Amino acid sequence: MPRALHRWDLDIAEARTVQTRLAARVETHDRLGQVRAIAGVDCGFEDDGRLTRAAVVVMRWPGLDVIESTLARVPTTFPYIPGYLSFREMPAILAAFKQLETRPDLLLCDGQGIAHPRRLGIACHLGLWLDRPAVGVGKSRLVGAFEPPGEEKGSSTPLVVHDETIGAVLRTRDRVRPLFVSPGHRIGVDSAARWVLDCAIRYRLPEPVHAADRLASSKSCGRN
DNA sequence: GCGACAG
DNA sequence: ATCTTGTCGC
Repeated sequence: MPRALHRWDLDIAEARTVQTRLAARVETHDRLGQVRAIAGVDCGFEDDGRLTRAAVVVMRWPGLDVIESTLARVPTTFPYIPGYLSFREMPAILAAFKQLETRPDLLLCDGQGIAHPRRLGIACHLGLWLDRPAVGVGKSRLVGAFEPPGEEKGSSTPLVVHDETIGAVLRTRDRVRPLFVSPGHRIGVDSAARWVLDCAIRYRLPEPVHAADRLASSKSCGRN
């Protein structure tokens, strides 16, 4: 990646420019190898948001048993602004990945992929940075129009923007609010939704993300 | 100018 | 995201 894109102390205008430049590099078609390790990524906060906690939990596929997990606590340097989430959470997430020994074959990130105003949600940003296939798993909508999917687990409807399908609104549990799945990098909409559904066993969120979610939000429980 | 708005 | 108990439903 270009040197200019390796900084995180940017203002909104600069961040916007970075997003537009990086969005051109996002691959929206399947380009995955054999998937043996899936990483779930999520962040939590402490001290009223002044500290960001990023968690990565890697699970084996198939089986979804935990292989490894890391947790990083980093000072927060960017405010939460819809559309600029990656600039707030990526520093901590990258710190968590540096502690990781495993090389995940697929990343499931809490947040959007290309279902973003400039097609660069956090899953795209992370997927590009680590050069890994990545999927955005959002718990709510940022952009796009959709029709509510059926009430049963597995049903989904397309998430559309300007006549183009950018993701899927997927029900991962019967009668529970659907997830907003979109490609992050090196994967298409259908495969992205497929992987999320295949990893959704016990909760609304796919196992790897659920585990990362719990690790990132648990206060003073466990050493790191 | 008025809403919408990932975590 | 986070502050927080009980409570309704499968």
